[in-house]
Order: sequence, then structure tokens, then C-alpha cells
Amino acid sequence: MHARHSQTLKSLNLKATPRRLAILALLGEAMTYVSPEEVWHRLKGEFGRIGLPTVYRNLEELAAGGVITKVLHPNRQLYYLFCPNREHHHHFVCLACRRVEDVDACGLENIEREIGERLGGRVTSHLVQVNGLCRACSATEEGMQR
Amino acid sequence: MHARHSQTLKSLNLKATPRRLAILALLGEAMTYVSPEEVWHRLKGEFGRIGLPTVYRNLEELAAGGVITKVLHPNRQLYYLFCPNREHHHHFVCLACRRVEDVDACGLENIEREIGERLGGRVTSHLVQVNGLCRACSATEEGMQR
DNA sequence: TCTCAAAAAGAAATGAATTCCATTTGCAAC
DNA sequence: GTTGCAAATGGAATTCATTTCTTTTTGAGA
Repeated sequence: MHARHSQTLKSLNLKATPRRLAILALLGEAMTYVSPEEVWHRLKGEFGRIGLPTVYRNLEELAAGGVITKVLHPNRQLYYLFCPNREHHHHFVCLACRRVEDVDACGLENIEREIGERLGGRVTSHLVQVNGLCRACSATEEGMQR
Repeated sequence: MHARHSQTLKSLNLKATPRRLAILALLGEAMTYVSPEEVWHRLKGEFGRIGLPTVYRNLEELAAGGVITKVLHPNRQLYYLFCPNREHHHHFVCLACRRVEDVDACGLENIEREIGERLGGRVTSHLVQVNGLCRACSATEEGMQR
């Protein structure tokens, strides 16, 4: 069951340690984005002890490797999301229930080309994320709480 | 000279206090995005004393009123930018020299419409920002330092 | 099995951002 | 001009996510 994740880690030159596999499994099964602290709490049950720095380190490494995605919440906290969609796309992020919907890539490639050509700059990263309330949350009072 | 800024503040139901006017003036004259701490340091010279919370509060209020724009740096710090362009658009942000170029709005309106129609969600905010090195910085070693 | 670089733990540090509350100040009404 | 009061400010202390440091443990190839 973890063979796939082990393979993923190997391709990133990361050792397939139990913590890493557990973090990947947790993210892979979550239907929402999760915070580092939440990952830490949940894995404490599984491992008895696990360091918070370990969680931060691994989430960052996985994100750097493109396996998981960062979600920048308006509350300034950083969350992480496992998204199996390998196509270039972006996300509609529900601030209430934390579910995420894929959104097809917009004309961002055009923009990057424009920057390269018109402005002569070099693009190193971009940020595209749409925040709001999903259908279910925008229909309930719950959604109004932020 | 400050008449315009006073007017801006009035329209946001904010009193035209000296600090606010100074913050607006500083941002308005800056060619780059600046950090709250930088605003604080520079205004200390002008006022003798000014509280850091005042700077944070005002920057946040001005951003909430749409007068200035937040810049989310990959280094996780928040910066602010005064951009006179009132059209809907986005930014190409140079991580080295902090200059910003306007980029025409991409298909984001389409995306928001798609979310409203296909997903039934409500969009409360979005994040579009392209990071990189401007022409000048990508040409020099300076640019390589991040 | 042995070796060693990579990984993890725990405690402590960092630092941007915020809260609290006493004091001051715009500014509109008198 | 004065006055009154809500809004704005300062400064200290605090919060809290994130990171750094150092030592110990462990995965996995030789």
C-alpha cells in the first residue's frame, strides 16, 4: 500500500522513513488541506512521539518536490494539500470547510510569456489561488463564520 | 499636496491623521514594495516616535480599503505597495530589487465566473502574483542573491 | 553486519504580528 | 474658540507559527 509513496520518496532522493510515509499517507487520505500542527497531533497518536520540526521539515521537502501543494490562508497560516491532479492547474479553496476544488489553468502561461518577452524578466514562481466559500458552505450559516 | 491623500482617507471613513498621511505619502513615493518595519524606521525620523502597531494597523486598513496592495513574499513576510493603476490587474514582483510591474488581468474573471456557475461557490478573494527577477536583476549577479 | 550520511527529537530561539490599556488627538457640534 | 467623545496612538508585553541548534537514532547500500 505504501509502495507508491515509497517510490515517490525515492524519486525525490528522500529516504522512505516511517514518518515521511505516514505524513504522505495522511495528506493523501485527507479530503482537505491541513496545517502542520494538525499533522503533528494526528501522528502523535500513531508514533507516540514525533517532533514538530520533523513535520515542518518534511512538509516543506514534499512541497519543494511538488508532491504536495501549499495553501496560503488569509489568516496567515500555511496549510498543505495533497492534490493528485498532475496537470497544471490552480485551486478554489474553501475558507470554511477547507475543501479544495481544482480550477483549470487560466492564461497564466500567457502572462509568463509576456513577462519574458515584453519585460525581459525571469519568472521563478507564481501564486494563483481563489479563496471563498464552496457551495455547501455558502449555503449555511456556518459559512458566515469566516 | 496632501489634499488628495486626505480625500482618500475621508472616503474610507478614516481620520486624516499625520501618521496616516505620512504612511500614505511614503508608500506613494516609494518605487518598490516596503515592509511594515521599514515604514516604521523611516517614519521614526519624521516623527521622533511612532508605534509599530500603528504602522501595522494603518497598513492593514489601507489595504482593506483597496488603497494599497499586499505583496506576499516567498520569504513569508508581508510587504505593501502603492499602485496607482485603478484597473483590475496583477503584479510581476521582483524578489531582488523589489520593483513591481503591472500585468494585465488574465482570465481570472472567467475563473471566478466558472466557480460561481459550475461550482456554486462564492469567491471572497483571490491571489495572483508572479514572482521573479526583473530584466535588470536577472542580468546582474545581484539578482542571483535572491 | 557495518558504516555513515540522512533523519529525527527536544529544547530553545526567533521574529513578525497582535493585544491591552492608558493617553492623546482629530474634528464636528456648540 | 471651546468642548466632548469616538477614534487613533504608544509602549510594553505577549502570542504563536516557524526555525535553529545539537545530540541521538536510523535507513539502506556496501
